[in-house]
Amino acid sequence: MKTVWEGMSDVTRRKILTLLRNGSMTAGEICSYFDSRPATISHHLSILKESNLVTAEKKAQVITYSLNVDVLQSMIKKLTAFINNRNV
Amino acid sequence: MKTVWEGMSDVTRRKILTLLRNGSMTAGEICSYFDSRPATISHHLSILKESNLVTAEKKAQVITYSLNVDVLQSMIKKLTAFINNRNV
DNA sequence: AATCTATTTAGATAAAAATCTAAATATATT
DNA sequence: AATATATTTAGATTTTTATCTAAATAGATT
Repeated sequence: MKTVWEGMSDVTRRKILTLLRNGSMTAGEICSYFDSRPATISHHLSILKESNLVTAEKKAQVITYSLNVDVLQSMIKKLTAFINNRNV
Repeated sequence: MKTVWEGMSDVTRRKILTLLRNGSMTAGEICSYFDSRPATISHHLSILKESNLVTAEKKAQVITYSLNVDVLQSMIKKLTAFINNRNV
């Protein structure tokens, strides 16, 4: 497992999250938006998965990735709590 | 200049921000909470400064660092907007 | 069954980030 | 003026992360 901060720390990964904001996509579709090799994008997807920022669902040979809004929402909560000097 | 995500991506830097939440501190005071060398902490502080997560004020030979809450607040706004599919 | 397509895993290499040591700067004190 | 203190900068080294190539897996199609 990885922290959400690790997940967010790379530009490519942040771009992937932005893509997924408009709806789920297969690994292949996501790849088509980048110049990197499939293996590289797959690696980024696994980090996003480990930090719970996305979920993956396999159907036939295709794996569909979706944004996990819950984690972003709890991130907002934690940041808000942080600013208010409390712990959550 | 660095993104707030780069600033947040390292554990030591996140710990520094947590320390500063309870009030401003000098570089030396911050150092006392870590095992790393002063030069290392100084490097982290410069990244936090570049990502605007902290501000620095020099008085005599001492430099005092403070948390910049504004950036955290605008981070929350951006995340919220992101979830709601808008751009800020 | 052989082949194709989508995606991942393994392992190597390259690039970036963290850490260290040593030296520099700036101010305060003796 | 010399020395001590606080912090940073420069440069080298170590560690981590990103990327690549090649091969593996799994399901679909011919």
